[in-house]
Amino acid sequence: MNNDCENLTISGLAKAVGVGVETIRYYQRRRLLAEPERVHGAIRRYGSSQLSRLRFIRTAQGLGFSLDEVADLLRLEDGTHCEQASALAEHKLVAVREKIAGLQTVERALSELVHSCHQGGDNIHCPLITSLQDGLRNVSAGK
Amino acid sequence: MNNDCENLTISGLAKAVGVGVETIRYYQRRRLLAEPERVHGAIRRYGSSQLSRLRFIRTAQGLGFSLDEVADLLRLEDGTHCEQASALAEHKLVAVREKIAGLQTVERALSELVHSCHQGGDNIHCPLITSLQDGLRNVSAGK
DNA sequence: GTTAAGACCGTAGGCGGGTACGGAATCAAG
DNA sequence: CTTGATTCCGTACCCGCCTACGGTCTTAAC
Repeated sequence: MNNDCENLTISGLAKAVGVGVETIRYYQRRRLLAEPERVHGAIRRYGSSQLSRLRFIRTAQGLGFSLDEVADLLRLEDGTHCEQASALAEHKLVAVREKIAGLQTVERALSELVHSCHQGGDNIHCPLITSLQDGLRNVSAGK
Repeated sequence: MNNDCENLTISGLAKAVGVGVETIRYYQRRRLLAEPERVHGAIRRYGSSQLSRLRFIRTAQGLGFSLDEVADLLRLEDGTHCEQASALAEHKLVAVREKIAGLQTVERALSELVHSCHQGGDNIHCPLITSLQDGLRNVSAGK
């Protein structure tokens, strides 16, 4: 097996970026990644451009972009559309901040509940259970 | 249609808690909610105990518990197992805090990127796109 | 030349939490 | 007694992101 980064097999590429082979094939099916020509014979070889594209995908995912959004970003890959790219990032930033704010509300509610359980006192009526039964303001299920 | 809260139809119950009818049926299938006896005829009626149980489920979900975890909590519904209940909540609190920390890392990275895009300067090579290509430390995709 | 690992490919399954469909039964109102 | 709204029930499907399976082809090593 050749590990020259200009001539990787699919599993070499997978290892280089830390993803599964099936994941790469999945990205190809979603057209995030091109399927390279088969050079001589029937096995595809991947070069550094595929490598950096795959890294691009993974980094963007790590920043919270969905694969559809990653596809949008990839269309701006030449770096000449900074406006559009940063607009996408700003939207994502807003979404991330909203998610954080929601989780912080949950965090406060949960830590108060845990705290009141540890207050002891009424151990026949667990305050946590009671609160769940009565419903907490600010906290109800929602996507 | 009867809206007496001791004698609700499924859609009355759904409206009272703000969920869909199908959601209630789904919870019944998952055994989070009992299917009440059919009183006279073939249509089930729901009382205040079902109502509070449903609220319990939704509040717990809002606190980040999965439906399996909600099932665990429901087993402690009599309030006499405060230790176990608060242990579940503590685990969830840890998980929520970890999620917040992860999102804060993302938030920082994203806001730096947006900021550097707005710095102007090199508008031929968008800093955001460049960073995605080169990969950010601390940020890679992962569940 | 043989063999075993790996690539290729299409399709199916799995998670979590629902949502939708469709036919039959039942109920409330007029 | 008819009509139209609900209910009941089983089953199938949705989302995003993979992961697995199974059969065939290619390739590298011996």
